[in-house]
Amino acid sequence: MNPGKSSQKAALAKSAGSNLHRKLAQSIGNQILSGVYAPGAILPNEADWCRIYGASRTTVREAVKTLTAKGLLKSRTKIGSRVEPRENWNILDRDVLAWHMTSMNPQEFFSSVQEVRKILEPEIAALAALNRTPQQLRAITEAFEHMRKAKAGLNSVAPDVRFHLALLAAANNVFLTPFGIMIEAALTNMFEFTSTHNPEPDMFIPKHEAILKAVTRGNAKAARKAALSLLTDTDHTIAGLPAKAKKLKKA
Amino acid sequence: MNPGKSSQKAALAKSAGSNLHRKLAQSIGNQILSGVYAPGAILPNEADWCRIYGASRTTVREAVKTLTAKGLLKSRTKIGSRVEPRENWNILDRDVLAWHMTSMNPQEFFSSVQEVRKILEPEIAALAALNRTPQQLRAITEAFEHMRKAKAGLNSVAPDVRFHLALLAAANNVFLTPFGIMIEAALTNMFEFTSTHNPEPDMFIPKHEAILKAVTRGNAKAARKAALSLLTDTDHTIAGLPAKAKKLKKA
DNA sequence: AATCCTTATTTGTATGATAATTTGGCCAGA
DNA sequence: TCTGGCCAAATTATCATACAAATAAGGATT
Repeated sequence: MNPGKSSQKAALAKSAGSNLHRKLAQSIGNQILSGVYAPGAILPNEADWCRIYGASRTTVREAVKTLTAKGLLKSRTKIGSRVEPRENWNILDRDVLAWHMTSMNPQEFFSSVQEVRKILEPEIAALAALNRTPQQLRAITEAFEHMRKAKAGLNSVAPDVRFHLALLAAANNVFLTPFGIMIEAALTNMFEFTSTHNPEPDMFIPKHEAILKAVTRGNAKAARKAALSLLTDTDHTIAGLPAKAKKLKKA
Repeated sequence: MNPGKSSQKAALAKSAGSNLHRKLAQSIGNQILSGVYAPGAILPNEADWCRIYGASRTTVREAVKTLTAKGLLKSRTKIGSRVEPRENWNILDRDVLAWHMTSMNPQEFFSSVQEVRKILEPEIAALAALNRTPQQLRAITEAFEHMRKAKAGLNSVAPDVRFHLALLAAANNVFLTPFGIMIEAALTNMFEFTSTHNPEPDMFIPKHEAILKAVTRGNAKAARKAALSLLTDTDHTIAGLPAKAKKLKKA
């Protein structure tokens, strides 16, 4: 291994996950998502990355293959690796979303997310009311009970996420499941804000309960309405945030 | 390279793309999506794959990294590679969707897709009406003109896809873009059916035109309505299909 | 000016060796 | 018998090196 490249390797140390190729993928992925390498740009070649990170070509190539599989890159002989256009990026991939969020304006993130949530989650709730299996209903119910017990605070985030994911699963449509990643990221990061600013954290419990009851009764219309109502409240909570944005943590 | 493994390697030859690691990824990916290896199952280890495909470990590992990056696998030392639960699969990844479709009932595919399209596309059209840039409007318009010129037939598929993707892009929300893959796959494969059975192929043109006009005028409500109307027609076309399912082609 | 050929660059594949991780069993001691 | 820790084996992780294949770019030839 080539010593004397401590600057780049120090940045690597922060990246979690013990695998070196994973760290490289994270580092390069972050650079792409943050715009250091724009779509269409040619990345440093494999030999360069080896020098930069002090890693073997095998490892570098595995990192590149990871990014290629996520739609960020495409490699061609004699050309090198070129950054793909944004519409090819698998933004609903857990890693890609995390990288995206580290270099994104939180305001913009929440507004985009809420826009999509308001489109999808009411319909997800409606579908869940119609298509849920008994087992899926039980999962939703359990998540809600945990939410209620935890009340507000850090402990309520995990059950909250579980509630929404269980609802999503109960919709029983494969093409909706990818949104779980986005919902999870949204709720987890929202806590960073709402926990301190939300004047009435417990008001969310009845809203969730309304969804649960509608889904239990199989009332799609009521489920849709309840889900939308919850999201509208969430909107207001977000709108009450201070303008200066904290830095988002990754999912 | 080890000769005498012609059976597995023959299956590989069919896979497009000149890269060997890509072919391996496709082959293994197809096996996972088709249920040969179910979620939770341990895959053959790297040495096994080497024997099976007659490839080097380097290549096998790159294929495995590709699948890991798409959420299909997770590797751990001493354990091997385990198939991840379905909710972690990046189903909106181009490759994963293609693998999924080769082993999926077309009826089920279209019904799932249409369910999601009816949720999203009206809202996408509405957002496009509100958020489109002049350039994006031009892209939509051009796609429509090409559709009109091509009339029905094979040539109309590409502009049709472009129209819907341009609309999607004009919605200007990153978290919606992943659906482009799904829409593209749906429209492309739908042609296999509608081209022969649709009694009035040209009736789709006015429907698309209605969307275009609404988006041009910036009328979100009208755009929403027109998009939904088009999708309802598509539903009817699909419903008129013969019950016996043809085999889907990959995206 | 156009065509072909050569060369250089970069990714793709193979091989073999060593490191790191962690399961599972073995063994010692309480 | 139970408990704890230690050892060994299996598997992925990383490295180093070499050669193959593809192809862009430039040069030679007509």
